[in-house]
Amino acid sequence: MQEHEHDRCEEQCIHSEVVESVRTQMLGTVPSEELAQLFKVLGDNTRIRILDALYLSELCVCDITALLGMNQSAVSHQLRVLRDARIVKSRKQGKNVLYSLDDEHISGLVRMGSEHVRELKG
Amino acid sequence: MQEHEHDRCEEQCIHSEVVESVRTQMLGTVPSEELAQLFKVLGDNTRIRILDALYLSELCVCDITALLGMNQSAVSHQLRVLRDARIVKSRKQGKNVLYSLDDEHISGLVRMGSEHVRELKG
DNA sequence: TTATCATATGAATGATTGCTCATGTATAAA
DNA sequence: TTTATACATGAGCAATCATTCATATGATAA
Repeated sequence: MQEHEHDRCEEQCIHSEVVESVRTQMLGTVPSEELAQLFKVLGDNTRIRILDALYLSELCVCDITALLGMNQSAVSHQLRVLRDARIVKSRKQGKNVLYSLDDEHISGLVRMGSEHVRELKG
Repeated sequence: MQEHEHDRCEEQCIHSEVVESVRTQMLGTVPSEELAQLFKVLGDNTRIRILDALYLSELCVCDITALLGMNQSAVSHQLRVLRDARIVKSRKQGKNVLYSLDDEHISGLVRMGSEHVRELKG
């Protein structure tokens, strides 16, 4: 069971074979950061509620505001975060701006996350 | 197109029918918060890298520490967050503590998130 | 044009969070 | 028992973030 093949004095217990094997297969820095960023955007209750609503119907800002019972500025700020992450898209219609989900992966993620949450309870 | 059916002086533009329909179908407060909490835990690059590594193999803390090139305390703190969220589980083996993913939904979420990230590029 | 409505945005603030440092605990070897 | 190793954890700090307030933009109606 010859361990400790590293001369570097960083760590001592390292199980070299497994570690090296895992290292070669791990995500690169950029994909990993992008993935974390995506989940970070999904990781806020206000934004989840917005996505949940948009999953059911395209909606204008004031409707979302009414649904969440929050002030309009807070909603607009969060919509901006979702837009920047390309999770939602918007289109103008008269004085209103209508928002909707940008692609089907997002609803898939929300659905799959819900399943996980449900399983933890049951 | 009779709008403005609310007497409440909160908002003015509300499209009542859609809003009421969406309201009845939205997630409850608790599931919504739990879902956001799950994504919040996934929304950090260090934790994503840990999960990515554990998806490939069960690993002890010092191996994860070596893989990420971070100090052991930081890794332990993040493992605690993942454990509390029941995303990873641990078992003792001698002096080591071996960590692994707690269920298959998590790897599904990571895989689905990766797809979304890939699509944004292509 | 002027007034009004729907939305966006910058600045300020309080809360949350990730990391480091120091230390504690538990296991195993000497 | 003593010593070393693997991991956990509390406190402190700097950075990030969600919300509010005030204001700006842009479109419609009068």
